[in-house]
Parts: sequence; structure tokens; C-alpha cells
Amino acid sequence: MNKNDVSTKTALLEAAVKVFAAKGFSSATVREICQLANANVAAVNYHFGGKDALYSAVLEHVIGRRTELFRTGDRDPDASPEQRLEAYIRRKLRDIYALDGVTGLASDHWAIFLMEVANPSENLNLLVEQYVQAAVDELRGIVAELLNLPPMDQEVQDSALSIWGQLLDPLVMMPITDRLTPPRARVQEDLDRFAEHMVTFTLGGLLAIRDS
Amino acid sequence: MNKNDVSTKTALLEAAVKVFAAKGFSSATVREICQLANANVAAVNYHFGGKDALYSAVLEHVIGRRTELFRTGDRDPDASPEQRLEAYIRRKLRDIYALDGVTGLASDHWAIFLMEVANPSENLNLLVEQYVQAAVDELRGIVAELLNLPPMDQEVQDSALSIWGQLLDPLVMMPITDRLTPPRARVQEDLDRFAEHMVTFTLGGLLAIRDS
DNA sequence: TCCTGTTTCAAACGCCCGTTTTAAACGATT
DNA sequence: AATCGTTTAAAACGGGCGTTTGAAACAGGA
Repeated sequence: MNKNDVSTKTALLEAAVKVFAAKGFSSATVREICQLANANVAAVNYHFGGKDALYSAVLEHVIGRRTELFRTGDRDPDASPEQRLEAYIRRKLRDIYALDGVTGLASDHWAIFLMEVANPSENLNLLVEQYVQAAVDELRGIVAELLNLPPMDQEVQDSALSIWGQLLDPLVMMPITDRLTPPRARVQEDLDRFAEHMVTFTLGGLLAIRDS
Repeated sequence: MNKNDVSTKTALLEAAVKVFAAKGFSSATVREICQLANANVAAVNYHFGGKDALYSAVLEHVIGRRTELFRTGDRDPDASPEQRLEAYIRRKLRDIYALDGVTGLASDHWAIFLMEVANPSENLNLLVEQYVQAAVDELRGIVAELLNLPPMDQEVQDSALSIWGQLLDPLVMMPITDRLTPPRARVQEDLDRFAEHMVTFTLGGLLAIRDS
């Protein structure tokens, strides 16, 4: 295993992230990926074993990165549930929309996630197990405390879902909001303002649910 | 143009809706579509001019159906903004999640919409112009009234977006919620309860926004 | 019945895809 | 320098795809 070895392999992986994010699995071609990675067409099969295996590797890689960033967010278990909800929302919004040029663009990662949800493959199980489940459980705990209900209550699940909807919506709807008149400003460009909006809206909504 | 003529053409269209909804544009094959429609492989090119044109026809067809159903919903301009918001939410939830076996399954239509958003083609413009724009404008009007703000205010746009997020979230997240432990009950099976939840949550959220 | 335009059909075409092959280039070890 | 496992490279293979072809089947009017 020489120096160039890992270099081409990771180059392939990073190129694959970009191409898969841009075109989706079936429209992406290994030829384009290899070209972007300055590698030979045979490189994908040599290093990963095939296009499917490369895609799985990409998903594993992306899930790992996202999980890592999500875990490292600091939590204060002594804070009030309101404060923890606000922290959760801000952390997750940053996770989704912050433009971190360091470890590969997050937008590519989320584009892949979105296409995986719109057109699931068997790899979606991994995404849910390793990333979504923990994030949802945490949110459910906070919401349950706020509503003073058991975490498995139907109302808690619906509320958690309502919150996730708002978190993901700017991502999902971006192609649409870009085409609306007037086009909506992208969340990325005013993350704090949107976070503030979401927190007030959500807390108000939860209050109304609790009182109903 | 004989009797069988329109028959094969519409059969192709309906088959295409199903196959495109299940596999996405690039993974769907005209051979599979033709087989499902009991037609020859050449039929697609003869009746539509090619796979791309068939997909455009499918999207036009689906957009037309959805727009039609959305328009026919009765509105009461004299009702309070709260009532109109509730009516809007219920109407849209029904549009998305109701299982109408009559005019082709709505779920197929929304699966196509979702894939179009996750992986936009040039046809997305049509979808936004003919379907989304009007629906969003209407919602913006209601929200503006509730918040006592001009319809183009940033806060109004964000709130409308929050509402759309909740409307679409069960659809978008279905592949995920199905894989969660415990899996969430599908909205389709308890539409009224979820509608009620959404209305209280949303009104509470809007109230909090107005008072902030 | 013959003619004419329309629709179906089986077969084939050409292209691009993922993958395989085979050999050359390379790096490290002795 | 010789050897050996590892990595690259060019070329080709086989298959599936969208599409085309050309003739047969059909329907309706003269």
C-alpha cells in the first residue's frame, strides 16, 4: 500500500460523493467519477469492488461524518427543556445548513440523504440506524418533558415529527422556493434568524398542544 | 384515431405514472412501462416521441390532476383566518394523503413530485408554476392576516414555510419513520387526528410569532 | 373491394454502461 | 539488480438501454 494508494481511493470516494449528490445513483456513471478523481475506469472495481459497493462506501462515509458532527455538539442536561429544545434546533440546523468547507460540503451529504429518502435503497436502513434513530430519540425526550407526557405518547411523536419537518423543510423545498416568485432567501444565508423563528414557533406550538 | 388508439396511449401514461413513481426516471425503462401497458416497445416513441417526452407528459398529467383537486376545494372567504387556516391544512392533507382509488393513486403522484424535488429536471418549473405557486400564495395570505403583517414580510414567509414543512413531512419522512423503532403510524391511517394536531400546533406557533 | 392513413409488432441498430482482462508500471525488500 | 505483491492503464467485452425500421394488421370511406 503506497502513498498514492490511499490517495486514489479517497479521491474516488470524494468524487463519488459529488457525482452521486449531483446526479443520483442510477444517473451517475463510474466513468464520470473516475474522471473527476483522475483515475482509470477500472479503479472503482479495483478499490471498491463495483459501483454498488462504492455507493455503499459513500453512504457509510457520509453517515459517519454526519454522526460525528452531531455527537460532538455539547449538551447541558441540567438546562431547562426549553433551553435544550432551542439548543437542539440550533445544533441540527447548523448540521444541515452550515457551510463547512473542511470535511466536504454538507450540502452534498444532505442531497444524497434526500435522494435516498425519495428513492430508498437497502442502505437507508444504515442511515436510520446510525444517524436518525438517536437524533429522534433525543428530541422525543425533550418534547415529552415539555408536554409532560410519556415519550411514546402519540402526541409526542407527532410533535417531534412537526419539528423535524421544519428542520428539513428548507432543504427539501429549496428547489421549489428557488423557483417561487418571489424566491425565498436561502436559510443558509441567515441561519440565526431562521433558528430564532423556529424556536418561537415550535415552543408556541408545543404550548398549545400541552394546553389542549 | 380508433378506439384502441387512446386506449394504448392512456394505458401507457398510467403505466408510466406507476413505474416512474416506483423507480424514478433514470431507473425506469420504457420496456417495463410498455409491458405493464400491454403495448409494444415502439409504442412509447410512436405515441409520445420518446422517454423524455413521456415523462413530461406524465408530469403534466399528474400536475393537472392535483391542481384540479386542489382548486375544487370549497373556500369560505368570510370565515375567520383561523378557520381558513384550518380548512387549508385539512384540504392539503387530504390532497396529499387521502387514498383516492378513482383517478390513480395520489401516492404515486406525490412520489413523483418528491423525486422531482430531490433530483430536479426542467419539468420542475412547470410543477411550481402551475401547482405550488398558487397554493403558497393562498397560504401566505392567510398567515399574513393572522400575523397582522404584509404578505411579503419575511416572518410571514418563514411561517408559511413552517406550515408546508409539517404538511409534507409525513410524506418525505415515511421511508424513515417506517424504519424507526417504534415505527410511526402512517398519517394516512389517522388523517383527522393528525390534522387536529397540526392545526393546534400551527395556531399556537403563529400566536407565539405574533406576540414576539 | 380497393385504397389510404393509422396503429401495432418483431426485429434489429447503435450506443453507453459496468465490468473484466491483460499487461505494464511501481515500491519495497533482499 | 532481481523479485514479488500492489496499483495503474488501455482496451475490449457483454448486456441492457432508447430508439428506428419496415412490414403487417387494422379501420373507415369511396
